[in-house]
Amino acid sequence: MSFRLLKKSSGCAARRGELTTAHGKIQTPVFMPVGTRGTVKALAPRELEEVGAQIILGNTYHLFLRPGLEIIGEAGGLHQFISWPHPILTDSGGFQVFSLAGLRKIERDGVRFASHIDGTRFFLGPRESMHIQRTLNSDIVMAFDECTPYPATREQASKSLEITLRWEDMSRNEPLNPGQLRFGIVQGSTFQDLREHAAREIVAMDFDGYAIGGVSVGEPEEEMLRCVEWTAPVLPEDKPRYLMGMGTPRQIVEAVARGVDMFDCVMPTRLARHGSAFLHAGGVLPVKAGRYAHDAGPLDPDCDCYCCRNFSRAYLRHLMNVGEILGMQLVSLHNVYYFLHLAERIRMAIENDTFEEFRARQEFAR
RNA sequence: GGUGGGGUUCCCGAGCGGCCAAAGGGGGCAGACUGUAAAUCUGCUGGUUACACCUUCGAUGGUUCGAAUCCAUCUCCCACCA
Repeated sequence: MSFRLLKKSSGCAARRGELTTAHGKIQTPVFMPVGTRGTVKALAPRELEEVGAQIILGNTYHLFLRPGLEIIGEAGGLHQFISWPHPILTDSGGFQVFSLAGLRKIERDGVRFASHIDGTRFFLGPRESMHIQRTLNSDIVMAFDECTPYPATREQASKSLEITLRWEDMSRNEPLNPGQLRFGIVQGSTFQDLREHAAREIVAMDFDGYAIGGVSVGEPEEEMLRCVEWTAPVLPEDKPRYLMGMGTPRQIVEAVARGVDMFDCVMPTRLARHGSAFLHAGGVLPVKAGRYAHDAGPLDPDCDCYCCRNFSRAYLRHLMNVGEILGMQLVSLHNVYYFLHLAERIRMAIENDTFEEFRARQEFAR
């Protein structure tokens, strides 16, 4: 059994757990920085370790296109290729079925894509995705699904879910390497009966963990949380639960309260590159704003990351303004630290059974 | 000293009689970003007592119903020749 439940919160469904993978244990709830193309953008593995990353993501679709399986295979797998000795979760490409909707055609056993890079046509389905992820040798393999677009009519959502269920069943039956964990994904859009049905079906397929997908695709926050509320209770208590693509600090806290253990989101890294820094006091700070031109204070006065300990807002604003690489690196470091530290604070709060107080903090008011 | 080219809104730069408050960049400002086609994208960027008026295209004067656009003088810059 790879997942151990260590503690349950008394006031809500929040849980503290430990997931054992081939490359180490993961303390949950956990935030997983996204490293689509084999790198968490702007951060070296050394820095990820420094800010406390336990596991990072990679993407089947992107890594398959470039550099391709041959090269990663020659390196001995993704861990060796990118020099990250800790756990890696690879997404299956299912999200690209959604995000690259204009460049693909859904068929019975998968999706025909036209590469977003050069238009080259190729086929990606559950079999292909499992094969790729096996070669990448990630610790957690995601089943191949169709991330249903929002909004969807019940009929559309139901049809999309049928495809996903079929593909997940196919995903389940493909061989993986010893030690690789395989997670199923619950779809069903914003419909309670579909979500519950999907959860039951996927659970019956007996995966090592369960993800809630098809969220953060444009729906309002309340709808997203409702999907979690419908789905989580159907999932087995002794398996990890992963809310895909989420979320804002507040959304993460709220999802933890509803029983979710794992999160990933491009938000900290993308916003950093675009010039926004998350603050412990709540909200984000627009680093490039002229009002910080003379601000000698730290980016986030309540933070003790390398960036906040050593550099002024005035300097960071300057770096971002002139487009210096270091600006994106430092703000990325800070933002990822914020998210990882947030998860750590959540874990501590659950352990001390003070999660309800933590959840009520001003920081998460909006 | 001579010849030629040129001075446009914060900057570069188009415009070369009315459709010009003036293209396009840059910069600045604001906003967006949720399993990354994203170091990206969107909007604003002369002033006001704003569906109208005022000021602006080196300076001054002129031609014209009307000028950033034509003419004269002045001024500054650049290139080449002495």
